[in-house]
Amino acid sequence: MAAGRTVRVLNVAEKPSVAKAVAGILSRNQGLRVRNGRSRFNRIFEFDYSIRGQHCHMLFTSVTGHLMELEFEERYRKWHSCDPADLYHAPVRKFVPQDKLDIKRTLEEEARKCQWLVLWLDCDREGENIAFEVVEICSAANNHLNIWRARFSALIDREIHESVQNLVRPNQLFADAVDARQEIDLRIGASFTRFQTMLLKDAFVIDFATDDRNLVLSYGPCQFPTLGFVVERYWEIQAHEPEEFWTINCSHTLDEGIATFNWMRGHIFDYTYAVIIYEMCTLEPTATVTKVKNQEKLKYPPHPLNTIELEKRASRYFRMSSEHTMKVAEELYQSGFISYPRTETDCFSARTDLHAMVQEQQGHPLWGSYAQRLLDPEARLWRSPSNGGHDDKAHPPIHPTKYSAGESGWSQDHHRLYELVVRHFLACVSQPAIGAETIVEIDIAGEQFSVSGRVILQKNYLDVYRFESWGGSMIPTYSVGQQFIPTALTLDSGVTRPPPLLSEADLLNCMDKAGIGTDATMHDHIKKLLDRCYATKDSNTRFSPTNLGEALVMGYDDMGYELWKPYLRSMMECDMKAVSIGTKRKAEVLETCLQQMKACFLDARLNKVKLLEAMAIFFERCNRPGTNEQQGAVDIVRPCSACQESNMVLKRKPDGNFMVGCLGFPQCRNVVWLPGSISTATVTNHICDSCSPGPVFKIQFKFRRLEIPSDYDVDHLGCIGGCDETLKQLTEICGTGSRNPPSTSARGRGTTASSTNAQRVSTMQGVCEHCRQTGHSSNDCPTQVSRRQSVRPRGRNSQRGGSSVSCNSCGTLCALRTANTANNRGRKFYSCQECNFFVWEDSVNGNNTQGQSVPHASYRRAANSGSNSSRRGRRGRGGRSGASTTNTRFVSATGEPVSGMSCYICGDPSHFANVCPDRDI
DNA sequence: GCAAGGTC
Repeated sequence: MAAGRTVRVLNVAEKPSVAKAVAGILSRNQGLRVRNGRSRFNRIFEFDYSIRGQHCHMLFTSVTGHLMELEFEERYRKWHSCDPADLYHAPVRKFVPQDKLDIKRTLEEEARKCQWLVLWLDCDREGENIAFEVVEICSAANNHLNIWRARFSALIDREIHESVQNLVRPNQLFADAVDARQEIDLRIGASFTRFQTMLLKDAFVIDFATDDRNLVLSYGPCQFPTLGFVVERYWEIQAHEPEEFWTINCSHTLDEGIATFNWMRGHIFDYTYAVIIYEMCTLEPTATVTKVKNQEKLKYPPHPLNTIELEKRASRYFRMSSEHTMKVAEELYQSGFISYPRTETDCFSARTDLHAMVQEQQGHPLWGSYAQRLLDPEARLWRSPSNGGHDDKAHPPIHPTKYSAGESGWSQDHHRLYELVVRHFLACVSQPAIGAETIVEIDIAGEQFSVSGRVILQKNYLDVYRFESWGGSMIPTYSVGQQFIPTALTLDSGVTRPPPLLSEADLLNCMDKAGIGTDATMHDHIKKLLDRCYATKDSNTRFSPTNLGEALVMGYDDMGYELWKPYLRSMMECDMKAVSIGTKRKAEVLETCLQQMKACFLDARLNKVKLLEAMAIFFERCNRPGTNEQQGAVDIVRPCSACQESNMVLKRKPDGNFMVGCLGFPQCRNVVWLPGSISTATVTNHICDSCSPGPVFKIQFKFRRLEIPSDYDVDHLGCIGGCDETLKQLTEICGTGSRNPPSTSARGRGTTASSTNAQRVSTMQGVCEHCRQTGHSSNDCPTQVSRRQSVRPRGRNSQRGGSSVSCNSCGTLCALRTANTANNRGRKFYSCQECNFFVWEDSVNGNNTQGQSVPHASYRRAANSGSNSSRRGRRGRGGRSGASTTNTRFVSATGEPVSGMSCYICGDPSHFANVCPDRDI
């Protein structure tokens, strides 16, 4: 760069705000002139500057993101113009869309008058690609341009001045990587979207589509994995079977407070094992303090705010959608109140003047006094912000750029978001909260329990960051070696629960971890799921798939393709990285990826029946005989007795089997699976006079002769309401047409779902699998020890004995088992899995004849009696007189009733939580 | 009518 005459330099930034900021910095606002370009958004700044001794006249303008779009050549644009498979090799072209033509003309006009072009696009791959778009336009207008790239990591004076004095050449590899990504996205997206839309749109009655012609069933490498996260969680919930567990809780009440100790074994799923340990504890209930640990705990403020955190926190704190958050943030940015809202960066540059930003906020009525304290050295509240480890090298973390106590045009959400940005920023430069934590461990009969208590000593950043709290409670003071008798020692039951539906913050988290989308596009992908009717969001910001979303994912899953998983995007991301660092060429990545995806597309098309089958589970076909209305009228079998909202209808599944399912599916999963030997089934007008709730319309069945025993008729007018013995027997003999479980994935199917389905068959009972009798289900078989054995896991440490006793409370037969624990190995006991009865065999006075009455209820009375009795040490037998109270588990051989036991759900001491009527499984 | 990525 030799000095000489003045060089005219065309500088182009990615957005108008950067053009203005950089022009301001370079010109030091001296001699800065502004004029309009052809685009009213992208003005042109002019000033003089010297680059390495070369006197320059600088023209500084901008684009607005990408200048060009990628599209198929005209002949392939119409949906029916070609086979979608052709889109993997159809010619594509880059062009400047209509709304960007003004910017293009400005660039052309200015480029003709300049000698140099300096590219100030964002320093990421997309920015580099946009840089080459600008180069293409400008070079076409002036092919003598000397082309340079400015590399900068923040809009800070020194960075910018250094950058312009150290110009480099643009990086073609970065731009190539984006070219590859664009082409792959377009070809995959367009081909699959056209394929599945044209296949399914007219084949099914997709009833929520208001205008059928506009229905597009889109596929995209970001939107589908996003949908996949939603569906996968939904399936996980559907597949969850509650499992009962047991835990021992210990509490100790003193004047100075209550300590609730947790059993350090946590949850035990083996009932017998838990009971044996509990028995040991109640026999030797003295607690000995084994450890007291006092320590200081710090709760650190969050990292500086980036886009994803802003979206997640606005969703958590205000239930704002990510899309709305970005809209409001954009408006706050445009009006100058916050910094650029699309940033990955969560660390401040060392050169940022953080104090000046805090000073701006000193006058605010809510957080102004906190800002003043922050700036006061004596308050010792200031702390350098932490580094979250992300830096996009283009934008700082989101922070306030202008003080405001609220503007007249602001909505409530503008106020909320501005407050979040300011409070978050003030929190970042604050000391962590300090707490004193105490952990106490005790030993009862060899079992360890622990409790922790916490008091906050200094709130520090929590004073300003009102969105976070730090829970904790005071506990009494203990010392090592101290002994006490617990106020309550209870054996409590609970059930495992499925995880919740994904919240918007969860979904953003999943996408972030899997690399789906960018900080600027994640909210768009989420919105797309809603717009395409693939998912819904409830008032609690939790997402459920719609029937359509679930069917699409199910269809591809059945094909064996993981197109709904994030792996495809991850693979593409790896390839892009390889292109950008030069280890792979763009052409090579394009060829390999598109070849694979085309093979996948062709295979998916061959297996389209899987998509059709999945859709048929949820939607009526369009091309069936008769009109939808007529068909729907004759299909109704009965009102659903489970949800009491929808009707149950007769359906034939794609595999030919029949079922009667609730139209409220998937909210209501009530279903009656019918024998697999049915060839035809037609709902009649005959109403069953014994089944309720009615009317229950009888179904005319025709069975396949060779698939049923010879003494049954092939024609049968049957009822699915529960009264039809013939149907029950044929169901048992022939099996049902319930869905076969796949070998992979938790989809509410598999072995889990088979039993789930069994539980859902509520309207018709088959033949008992234990005694082969009708009239009761296998779950209710009187020959079985407990009705609930199928739900509750069998004890690993016990085995069934040969004899049993029954109680005078619930009448359940209780199996004789053998304990296998260290202290009681080989000892026999009876346990009832229905009402918590437990008794050692040797305390039943040697009489273990089946049918003997054992008083379950005596435990309950013992539990109610003498709440202080356990503290008084062992004494004479208490509890119920007359009956052999020694047989009960809580009035043990010493006769000591244990106090404080009650249901942890409703507090009633007459039962345990596992049989609580209020229990919500 | 299709993707995802910029940006206003």
